[in-house]
Amino acid sequence: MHLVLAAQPADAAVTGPDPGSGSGPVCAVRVLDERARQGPTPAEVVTRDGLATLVHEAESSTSPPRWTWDDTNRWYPALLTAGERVERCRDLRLAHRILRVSSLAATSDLATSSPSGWDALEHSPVGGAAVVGVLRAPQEESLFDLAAAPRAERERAREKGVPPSGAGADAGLDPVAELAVQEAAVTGSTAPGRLRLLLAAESAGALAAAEMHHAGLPWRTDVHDAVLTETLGPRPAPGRRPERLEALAVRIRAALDAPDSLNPDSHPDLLRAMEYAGVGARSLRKWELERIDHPVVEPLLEYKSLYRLYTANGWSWLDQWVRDGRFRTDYVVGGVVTGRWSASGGGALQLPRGVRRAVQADPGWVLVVADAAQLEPRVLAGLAADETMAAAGAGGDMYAGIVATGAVETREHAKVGMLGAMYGGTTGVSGQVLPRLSRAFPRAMGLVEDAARTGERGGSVTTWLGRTSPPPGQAWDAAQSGALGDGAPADAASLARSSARAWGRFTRNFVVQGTAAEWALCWIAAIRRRLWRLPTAAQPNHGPAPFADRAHLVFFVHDEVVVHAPAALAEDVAREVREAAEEAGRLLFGDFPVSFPLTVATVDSYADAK
DNA sequence: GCTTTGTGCCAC
DNA sequence: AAACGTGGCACAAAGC
Repeated sequence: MHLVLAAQPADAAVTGPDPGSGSGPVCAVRVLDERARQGPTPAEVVTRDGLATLVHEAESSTSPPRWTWDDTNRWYPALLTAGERVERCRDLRLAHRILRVSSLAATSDLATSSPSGWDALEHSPVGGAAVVGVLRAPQEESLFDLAAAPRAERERAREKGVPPSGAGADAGLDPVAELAVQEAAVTGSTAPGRLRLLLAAESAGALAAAEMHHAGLPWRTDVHDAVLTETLGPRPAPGRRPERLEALAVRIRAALDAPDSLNPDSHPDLLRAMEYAGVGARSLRKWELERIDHPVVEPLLEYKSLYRLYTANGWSWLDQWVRDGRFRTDYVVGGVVTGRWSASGGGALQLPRGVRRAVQADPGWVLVVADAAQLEPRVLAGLAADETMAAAGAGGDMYAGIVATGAVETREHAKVGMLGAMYGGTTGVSGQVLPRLSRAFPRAMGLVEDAARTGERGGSVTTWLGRTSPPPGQAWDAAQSGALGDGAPADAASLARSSARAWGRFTRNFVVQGTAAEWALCWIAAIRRRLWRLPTAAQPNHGPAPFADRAHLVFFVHDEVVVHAPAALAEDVAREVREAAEEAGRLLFGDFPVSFPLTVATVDSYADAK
């Protein structure tokens, strides 16, 4: 059953539970059956409190509904704040985005109709205003290019809480009608089961993302501060360098015989000084400096490393991002073209190893950290139905398994070769072992090669569940046509060739990275459902309801999760997370014998995992 | 003064 | 100036 939520104007009459409490009307709730058909029940108009009550009742039933709404971030954060958790939903915005371009539903009304308000909806951060992008006039090119509205303009609008172009956040958007259009697109697609799974997984991801933001990642400010003080020295006064950095700056100047005025933060100045000193570096990149034998290299590399910690994850980072012992970022579901998530705020998906020490479980609780071992090559094996490659992964370490087949001699070669195959690497060891991998695993290697050829022609590729890659942009088209004709510049042909190959590397990687993201979505969907069924904790953690006494997800990075769990439940959580991985594998690949083993660690601090 | 671009490093 | 995919982010310099 779908319960469809639609925002209501303030003057609508309230008919739902608790009509006397809360503020004005919030939404109309309509009941639809599984096939999105509306029954005889009229819409119920409820207040904010009424909605929480209604959700509570519906979620307590034996078969909770699928909440269907325009945007999870518009509805769910307030429900979580009210202590309510929902089992499943359909995020119409995210689903629309997938269906609009999926090659599996290319003939649907949804895909063939002109862009609507649903195409203009953008990610809205938790607590932020709903944001509508600018739809360009139909006669212009690139109808779907919502990024056409300059990013800065959209961000200004977002900060002010004002949707750009005067569009009401949901002007004319009818979720009941949209759901019907989506269901028709799925049902009439060439793979309804896969698309339905993808939409469910994407929507479950939206729930998990909102929940992780709500709960936050447990963060010990005191531990982080200790790490910083130990590495950089005491927190400096504003405008001053930490003392370790200052000391290194002195050593850098001495090694270069440079004046005290040399500022190591200025690349041009530093490069000039290095040139005078005859260091022989053309850039300040770490990999280049590491190859150079000169007294400045050691203090300079050290300086760069500490400077990075100081600027990216130093005291100001702590001030800005950690509140009440929790780090909260804005997860952007589907924020990456491939379907991976991105995150905005605090560099959440790039937490350096060094500061993970500060991620610590609350007293009486633990962190269960799990990551999928060699996820992408395993996904490729499933995607290509390559039984030989799948068998190589049966033992737990797929790279060791590849060595055991005799295809390559060392684990390192297997790893670099596979990564090269999936990224399009051609040089070094990666290029060397590729022919042998192709001979050993023709199906898997053939799949990525085909994906690359398609991209080189400017074509689109589609993941296992149906997410389709975008077409190359105008610049790409221009590069290709630029190489034609007699008057073409001499380097036009090479530009055309290199951009064609670059797009081939993108599509080559898209199918693997995108399908891995789908596996991961299914994994977290299963994890959150399973965790909710575990017993509650005797001792609550320091976070908010509804997760204060429940094991819950607190972090997710592509192929890795962190669960904050009552210590007594650690084993149960580890088991559920492993079973969820098996479940995800079956959901995607059915009986095909590809396995998805995990590395699981129960720790007090994130730094102790792995 | 502001915004944009270039550089470089972190994560998977 | 990276080879080889996807991102976020901070800072200095350049551009307006």
